[in-house]
Amino acid sequence: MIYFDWSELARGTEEIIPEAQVFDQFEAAAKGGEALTVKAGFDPTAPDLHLGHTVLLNKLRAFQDMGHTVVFLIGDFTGRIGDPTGKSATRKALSADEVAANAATYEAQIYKVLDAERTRVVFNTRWLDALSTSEVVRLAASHTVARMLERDDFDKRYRRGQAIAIHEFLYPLFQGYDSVALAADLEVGGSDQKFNLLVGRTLQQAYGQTPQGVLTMPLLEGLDGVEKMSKSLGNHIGIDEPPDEQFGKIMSISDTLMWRYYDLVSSQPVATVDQYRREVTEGANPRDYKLGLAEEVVARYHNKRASQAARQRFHERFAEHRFETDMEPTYIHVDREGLPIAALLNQAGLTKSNSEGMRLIKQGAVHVDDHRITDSRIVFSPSRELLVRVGKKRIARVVLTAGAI
RNA sequence: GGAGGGAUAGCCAAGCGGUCAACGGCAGCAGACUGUAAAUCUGCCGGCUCAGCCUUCGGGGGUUCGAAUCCUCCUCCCUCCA
Repeated sequence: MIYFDWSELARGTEEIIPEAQVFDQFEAAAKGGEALTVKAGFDPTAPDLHLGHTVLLNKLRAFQDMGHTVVFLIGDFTGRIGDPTGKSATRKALSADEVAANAATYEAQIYKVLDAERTRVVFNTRWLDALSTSEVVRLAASHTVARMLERDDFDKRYRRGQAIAIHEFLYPLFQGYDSVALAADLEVGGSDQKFNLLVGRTLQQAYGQTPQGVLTMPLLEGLDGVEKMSKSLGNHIGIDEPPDEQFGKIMSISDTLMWRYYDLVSSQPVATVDQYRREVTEGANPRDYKLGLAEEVVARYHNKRASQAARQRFHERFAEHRFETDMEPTYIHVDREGLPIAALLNQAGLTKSNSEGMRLIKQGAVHVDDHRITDSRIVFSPSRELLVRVGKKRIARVVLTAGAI
């Protein structure tokens, strides 16, 4: 059963190109009862999915719910080139085994969002490896350098006098060819992919197909609220992370960023989110809505029970300032001279260097058994277990021993 | 083949002989406050036996009382001309 829901289809999108065509296409599909092919490409590396990826996955899921088929393309060929969008240069080719392993990891994760019944996973080496040189030339002939330079990042780099390697021009062409090989009706991607997706249209036309529709989603900002979410920047929330981590990280995003997350990662209906927005504008505490969002995310990637427990622990920790203290103690050997506090912190793994410890002591961040340490020269001798804390998040149990370890 | 530009702490980016452990922005950390790990304000943000000392500005060598700053060689990156 295929149905058509334009508001859900268009929800949160950056652009739909060309809007009228896509509208007609999906409306007609619903009438004719014929499922359309929705394509989205993914990198063969980085199999750790995070909330940023789910923006796209959520959209794909929406199409599945409407009855269409999603082609989950793993770009094992294009991955060797490396999309020039970032700074990445040519990547080294992954072995077939590595690709298979990464793909397995994908499959283990994507079905937390996608419907396995309506998902087809494909690899683009299948047709790109088979492409003859003359076919590559034909592809290359389909676009001019000027056209390539329309792409924003190419244009910028060119103007700034930064290098652009020839093979980087091939990337969009190959990605576009994927759409030809799949006879895609619609391609969904991040807004940074716009140019590549449009190349797909042009190529399909050149190969006598109906050009695919293009739908772009905004890039989700990471925890810092500035850079886009990515594992390498360390500002991500992984869907496999433990409940407490996920919960805490969502609570740490700014009030402003929260709305972005509501739009792009929450599955609350648009009307509900608008309602929340109004309530906050009228004076409701944004914290409560952030708690709700955190709970939704944890429930989705773990379960309801875990999300409630995470919420409870969050409350204990930050509202009541009770700390999680049931970790394994660290044993540290102390010799005759005793152990200076800064060294203690360092060896307990709470600080990166003694200097950092010294600074934190000066800032009043260090507590031992709930007493603030103000004297950086204090020295510890062997003792029973101590509870050592730096700031609100770093905490350790420490046992100072006299004998050899 | 020729000409030129560049390499600075997690990132971006100043500095062009001393006052530089190195302006500024972002990210990070801490304290205060609070409505949360939000917002705001303040401090920190190489290392150490920490009010003092030590090692840093692509790498080596040199000039100088003194260099991130000048010279030289090397490595890497980029642009332009052919």
